[in-house]
Amino acid sequence: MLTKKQIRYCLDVMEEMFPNAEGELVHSNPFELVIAVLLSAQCTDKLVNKVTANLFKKYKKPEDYLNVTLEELEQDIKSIGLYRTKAKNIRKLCQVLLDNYNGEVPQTKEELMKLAGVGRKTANVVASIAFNEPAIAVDTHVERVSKRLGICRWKDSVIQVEETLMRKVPRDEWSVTHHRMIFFGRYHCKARNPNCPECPLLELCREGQKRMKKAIM
DNA sequence: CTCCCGATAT
DNA sequence: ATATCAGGAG
Repeated sequence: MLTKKQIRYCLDVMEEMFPNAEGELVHSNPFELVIAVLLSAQCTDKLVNKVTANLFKKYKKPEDYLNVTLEELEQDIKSIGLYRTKAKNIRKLCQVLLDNYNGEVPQTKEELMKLAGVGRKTANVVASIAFNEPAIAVDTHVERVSKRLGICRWKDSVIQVEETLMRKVPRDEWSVTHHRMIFFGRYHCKARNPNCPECPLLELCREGQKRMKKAIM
């Protein structure tokens, strides 16, 4: 397991590699961000942006999603995976926003997680990006990178990964850390073919060491 | 744990 | 062909 100091070093290297790491989901208000993040489950943000480019022209407010049939909404997001559940969740979510929140998006993680299709990760992303609340959303990239580097244990749950990161990273750096780890995971420490040979963190990375040994044999 | 699920990279 | 993609609900 990496020490706090080693983790600090990892984050500094990631900052150097990706100085402009930030959210890539296109949106112009909290409501659009919630929809975009909900759609992004098990799907690349690139594809989400392609779909929301048209979607957000057609649907501006929660009412707009409720004033069409479920089938029409499904067709509008069809190119994204899991589109049937996502369409249903969007409609439930919009109904709750209108019923309980005056059509606005709630600002706390606890309230956000009550919304249909919004779990821990989505709530953290929205709280962090839309409302500047310190949060570390553990998605597939953050989890993979944390486990490969040895920031946490392989068996840790996403909640344990989140707790470890919150414990070892200063609160005012949670949001940037989240984005740096995502960029590091998405473009360098990729799921399928991680670029270990050119990795500046190879020396302290347990998974990288293992992979390099395998590559030689 | 399983299911939802199309697009994309390898 | 298959793994993977800013996961969440039952």
